[in-house]
Amino acid sequence: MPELPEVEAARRRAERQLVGRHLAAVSVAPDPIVFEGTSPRRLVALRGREVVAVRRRGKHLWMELDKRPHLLFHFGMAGGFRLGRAGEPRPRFWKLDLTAEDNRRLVFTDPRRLGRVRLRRNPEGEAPLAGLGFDVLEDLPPTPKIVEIFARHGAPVKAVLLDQSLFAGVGNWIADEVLYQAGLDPRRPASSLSREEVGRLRSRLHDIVRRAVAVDADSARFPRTWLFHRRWGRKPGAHTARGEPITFLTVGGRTTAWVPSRQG
DNA sequence: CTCAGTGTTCAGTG
DNA sequence: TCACTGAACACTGA
Repeated sequence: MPELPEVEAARRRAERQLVGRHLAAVSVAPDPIVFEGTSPRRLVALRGREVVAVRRRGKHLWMELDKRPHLLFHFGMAGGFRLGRAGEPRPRFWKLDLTAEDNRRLVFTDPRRLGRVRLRRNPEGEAPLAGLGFDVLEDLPPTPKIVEIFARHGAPVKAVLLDQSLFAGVGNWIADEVLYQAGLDPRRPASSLSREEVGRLRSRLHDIVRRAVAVDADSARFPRTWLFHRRWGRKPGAHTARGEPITFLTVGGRTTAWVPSRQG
């Protein structure tokens, strides 16, 4: 479940679970893909560190420890944190198992292994965080700046929204939701949008991300009018809550839910 | 058995 | 070199 709101929800849960506590136990599943550029030995050596903060930028999240390096996570398509207590059975697909001194526990799981766990001395100054654009929750720029960005790109506006070096944190469902609510065709070249259209897009993006974060990414609490509830599964005959038919196509290499009657 | 999939990266194209 | 596209990655579940 990892677009910005889901990662932010995970950040908050991790913060409550671990900040201000020392890591009493660290277990590492053997996995040369998910653990990129590090080793079980270096990870196990995090035992004894205090978790000082849990931070996020775009879809990346990291635990700031009392001593470097810090511990960086990316959830890929299916990664996430499971919270629990020491002694409980390990969840399926576990990769990294952290237990605090007071027995609170956080386990990183990733069934598809597209997620990554890395160690970084200066997370924000190095790859992959250094290559990210502005965080769309914390640092969404004003409309003129976005107009300027779009002017440089002839790719479909949806593909540009998904570009993490520009709009860090936007994922497939957020991009579709924004374009649906702003009434814009996802295939339109970004550079073809008028200033007014960009203003609409910006305002919808701001609102959607804030609302999703406000309910801890619990989709059952997303507004009923959101396309989100209707976009999954590519079902023929799908329609919005207002009865508008949904069409599915591929834009920017991703499944795209599009409502022609509103996004012509 | 086949295929799609809330993400990222890299090779290939023009 | 740049902008862009599409396949690959790895695995589950429908």
